[in-house]
Amino acid sequence: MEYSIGEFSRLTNLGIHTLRYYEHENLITPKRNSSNRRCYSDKDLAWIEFIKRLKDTGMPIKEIQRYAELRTKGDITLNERMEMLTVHRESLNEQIKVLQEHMAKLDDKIDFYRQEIERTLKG
Amino acid sequence: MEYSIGEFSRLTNLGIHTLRYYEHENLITPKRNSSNRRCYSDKDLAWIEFIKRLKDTGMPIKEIQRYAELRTKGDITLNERMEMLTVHRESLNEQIKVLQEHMAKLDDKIDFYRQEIERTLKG
DNA sequence: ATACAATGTAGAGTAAACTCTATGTCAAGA
DNA sequence: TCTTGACATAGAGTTTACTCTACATTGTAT
Repeated sequence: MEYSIGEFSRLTNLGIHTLRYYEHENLITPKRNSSNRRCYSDKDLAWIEFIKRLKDTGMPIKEIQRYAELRTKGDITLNERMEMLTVHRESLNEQIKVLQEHMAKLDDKIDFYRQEIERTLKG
Repeated sequence: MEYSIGEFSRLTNLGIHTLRYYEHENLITPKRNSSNRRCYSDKDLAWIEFIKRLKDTGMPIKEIQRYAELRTKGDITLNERMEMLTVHRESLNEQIKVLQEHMAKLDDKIDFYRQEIERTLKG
């Protein structure tokens, strides 16, 4: 299947402007038809979903750019790409750990509030 | 203990400019000495650590501002503050869940790379 | 044939959260 | 007394990641 930018925007939940911006930043390079309109493929769809995943886990555009660049170079960059993902995996692991710690502290705080509120009701 | 802005900056790992910015945004209001210099207290320290926690868990400055505003109003706002924290707790829980899903997918991808690399080495 | 909706490019504008600059004050040491 | 160095304010500048505007083309329905 091929999709116009409008269709692709709906499929990916990314605005048309954002898609063009991503292309400008060389994250994705859809084919063009005879009238210069963008033709996104299912491969583009899978790729953009992966881009979203990297973004949602805190990878900056610049780094995704680097990954995309490697991707266009084909199999010779497999090692380097895996290395990037492995490093990113570690950061993600750390992020989760930190958030869990924050969660524990937040729970403490909420408990404290619960007690305070009870106290002020009684007092 | 009381701290100058320079000392407080070192203690909190926040830049002097950032501390002044936070004050400008009414997140924190340190006392001033006779020469108008800021005097941060240990209470300010605990408070700024909590601000950092809220920030690190994705709460925008605007919302922290709101929380800070309630805090200055004292005990009558305890309920409202606890409500904010409870809502935020939910968002944090969701964040962790999403990151864990991303982690699983990322692991799949890394596994795939491992296989691909092995394949290209053999072929 | 014509209207109009979707698409194209280039470049300006926005929002959040800092970060830095210019300029001035003030206390303490040489 | 003079000179630093830390601090003060006001306001400009930066970065990231969009988001929007202006204006030109193109494809499709009437």
